[in-house]
Amino acid sequence: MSDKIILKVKRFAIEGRIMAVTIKDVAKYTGLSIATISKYINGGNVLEKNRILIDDAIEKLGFKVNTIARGLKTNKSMTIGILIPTLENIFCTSIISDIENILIQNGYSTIICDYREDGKMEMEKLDFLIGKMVDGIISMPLSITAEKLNNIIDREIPIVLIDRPVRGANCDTVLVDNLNASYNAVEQLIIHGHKRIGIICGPRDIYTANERLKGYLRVHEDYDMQVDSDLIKYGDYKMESGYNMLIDLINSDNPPTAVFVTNYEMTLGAVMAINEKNIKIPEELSFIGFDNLQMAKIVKPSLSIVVQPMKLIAETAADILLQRLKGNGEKTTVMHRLKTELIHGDSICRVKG
Amino acid sequence: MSDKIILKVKRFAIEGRIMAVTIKDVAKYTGLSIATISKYINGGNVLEKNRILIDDAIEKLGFKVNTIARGLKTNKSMTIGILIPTLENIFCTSIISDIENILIQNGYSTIICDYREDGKMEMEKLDFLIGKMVDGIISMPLSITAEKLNNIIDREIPIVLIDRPVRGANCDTVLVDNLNASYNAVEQLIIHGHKRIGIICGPRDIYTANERLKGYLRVHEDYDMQVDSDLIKYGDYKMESGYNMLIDLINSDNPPTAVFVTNYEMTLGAVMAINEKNIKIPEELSFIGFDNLQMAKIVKPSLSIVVQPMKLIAETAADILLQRLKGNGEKTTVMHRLKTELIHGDSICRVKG
DNA sequence: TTGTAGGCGTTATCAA
DNA sequence: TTGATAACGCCTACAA
Repeated sequence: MSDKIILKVKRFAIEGRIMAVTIKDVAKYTGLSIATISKYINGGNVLEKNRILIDDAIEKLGFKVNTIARGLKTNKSMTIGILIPTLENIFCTSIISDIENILIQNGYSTIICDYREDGKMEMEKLDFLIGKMVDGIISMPLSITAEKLNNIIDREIPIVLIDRPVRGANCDTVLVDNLNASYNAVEQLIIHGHKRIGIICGPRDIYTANERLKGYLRVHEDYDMQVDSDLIKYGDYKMESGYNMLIDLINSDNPPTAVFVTNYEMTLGAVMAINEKNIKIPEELSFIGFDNLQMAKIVKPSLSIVVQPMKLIAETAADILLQRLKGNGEKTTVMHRLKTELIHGDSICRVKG
Repeated sequence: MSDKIILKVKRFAIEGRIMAVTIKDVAKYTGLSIATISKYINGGNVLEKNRILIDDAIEKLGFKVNTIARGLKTNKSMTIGILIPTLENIFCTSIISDIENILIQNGYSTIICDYREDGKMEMEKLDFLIGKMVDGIISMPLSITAEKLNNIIDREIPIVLIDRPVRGANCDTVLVDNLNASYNAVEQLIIHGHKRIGIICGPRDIYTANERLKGYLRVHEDYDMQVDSDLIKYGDYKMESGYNMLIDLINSDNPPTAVFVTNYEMTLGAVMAINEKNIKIPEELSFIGFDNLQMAKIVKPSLSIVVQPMKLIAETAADILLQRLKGNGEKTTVMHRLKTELIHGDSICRVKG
C-alpha cells in the first residue's frame, strides 16, 4: 500500500528519525496538489470524492497542520501569551487558569510564562512571547516600561494588563480598587474602636502595595487619627516578611491592638507568627488578612479577609482581549477598577477601655 | 539616513502595520548578504569591520531573530513543553516553577499548559505542544496512553513523566515512593497505639492515590491489624471532599481515633472540618496530613505531615530531560523513585485505654 | 474545482 | 570570508 511506502520514506528520511507528516505527504498520498489539500484544510470546497480521499489520507497518515509554519505565513498563531510574576502565588495562578479556560473556548491556546518577580526576566519573557508570535498578551507587570508595551501594541499585538497599571501604556487594564479595599478594611478596625492599627505593606515600588497603604493613610485622615509610622511595616509580599513584620509589631514598645496584612503570603506568615507566639485572636489582637478565602476558613478563629474578585478579573481581562483580537475594541483604552469584598470572620473585636 | 528609510518602508509596508525587522533588513542596511548576517548571528566569523557594521545595524533596527522561522528550518525550538493537571495546585506549580528555572539556565524556554484534570484536554494540549515544536516534554499525566507517548518519543521528542508513571511508556519517570510514604505515616499512628485509623484517599484511578492506599493496607497487614472498610474514604483530591470525608468519618458509628489525609487540598478541607466541629487535635483525633509545609505550620497545633521533595523532583526531571536533549541519555529509561519525609508536628497522640 | 508558483524568515550548501 | 540559492511547511493569488 502506498501509505506504507510514504511512512517508510518518512521513517528513514533522516537516519531513522521519524519526520512529521506534511501536506505534501497528504498530497502525494491522494494524488492531489498541495494547494488543494491546504484549501480543504482551511475550509475550502473540494469534490466529494476528493474530500473522502483527503480525510482518509489525513487519518491514515496522522497528518497534523504545523501551526508554526502556518503562523509564519499568516502572521497569526492563535495563541495568547500570559506573563505573570510567579507561579507560586495562588492569586496569579487562579486568575490565569480562568483566563486560559475562556481563551480556549474561543479557539486560542496560551503560553504561560512567569518571570520570577525579576524585571530583567520580565523583559526577556516578553520578547520570548513576541518571538512565539502570540496574537495578544495578558500581563501582570512589574517593571516593564510603557515604551516597551506601546512598541508591542504598535505592532498590533493587543495587551491587557491585570492587577497593576503601567503609566503611559496605551493598553486596557483590569485591576481592583486597592485603595478603597484597604480603606474599608482599616475602617472596620477603626469602627471597632481601634486607635493603634498596624499595617504590613508590600514593597514600596509595587503599585498595589502603594494603593493599599494609601487607603490606610486616607482613612486615618478621614477619621482625624494620627498615623504612627512605627505601625507601618514594609514587607516584600512574601510569607517570611509577614511573619517577621508581625513579630516586629507586637514586640514594639507600643504595640498595635489591630493589624491589617495586605497580601496573601504575608497573611500566612503573620498567622504563623501569631500561632507561634500564642497570641489570642481577637482578644489580644484584631486581625484582617488579604486574599484567599480558603485559608481564612481553616485558621481558627476564622479570619476577616479582603477578597479580590479573581474570577471576574479573569473574565474581564479575557473578554477585553478577545474583543481587541476581533478588532471590535473601543478606540480608547479602558481601565476596569473592580471592587473587592470584605469577608467578616471572627478576628476582629471591640477594643477595651 | 538609510535606517530611517528602512523603518519607514517597514512602517507603511502593509497599511500602517509595523512589521518585524528581518535579516533581510539588516542585510540591506549593511550592504552585506542575508547569508552573511545569518552566519554571524549563529556564531560564524566575519571581518571585524563587518562585525561592527552588523552589530550596529542590529542595534539600530532593533532586529530580533524570528524563532519561529528558525525553528521551521532547524526543527528545534529551544522550548520545552510542560503539561500539568492544574495550575491551582501548589504541588504542581511549585515543581514546574523550579523546573522552568533550571531549563532557562540551560537556554531553554518553556510553554506551560494545564489540562484542567481533563483527559481529553490532556490529549489536545499535548498535540498543541507538539505543534509548537517543543524539543522535549515534562508531563504529569492523567489518562494519556503509552501508545501516544511512545509515538512522540519515536519522533525523538524526549518525555519525562513526573509524579505518575504510564505503564508501557518508553520514557523516564520521576516520582516519589508513595506507598512507603503512606506506610510510614500510618505506621506512626499504629505505633502510637491507634487501632482504628481512617484514611482519606484520592480517586481510585489516579496512581498516587492507589499507591497511598496500598501503603495503608500493607502496614495494617504487617501489623496484623484488620482493615475496616468503613474507615477508607475516597475523595477526589479536592478540598471539599477532604472536608466531607472527614465529617463522614467522625460522624460514623464507630469513628477512628486517627486520620491520615493523602493530599494537600484534602488536608486543607479536613482541617476546615476539624475547626468547624471543634475537634481537639490531637486529644480527640490524631492527624497526619500531606504536602505543603507552610500550611502545616500555620495550623495550630502544628500538623504532622508527609512532605514530598518537590525541589528534588524538579531538579531530577529537568536534569534527565537535558541529558536526553543532549543525546547523553542512557539507552534505557529510568524510574526515579524519591523518598518522602514525615515531618513530626503535634497532631499525634498516644491513644488512651 | 484544481494546480502552479511565489513567498513568509531562517538556515545550510556550495561556489566564488 | 562572502553570497546565491535551495530548502523548511504552509498559504494564497492567479491561472488552468
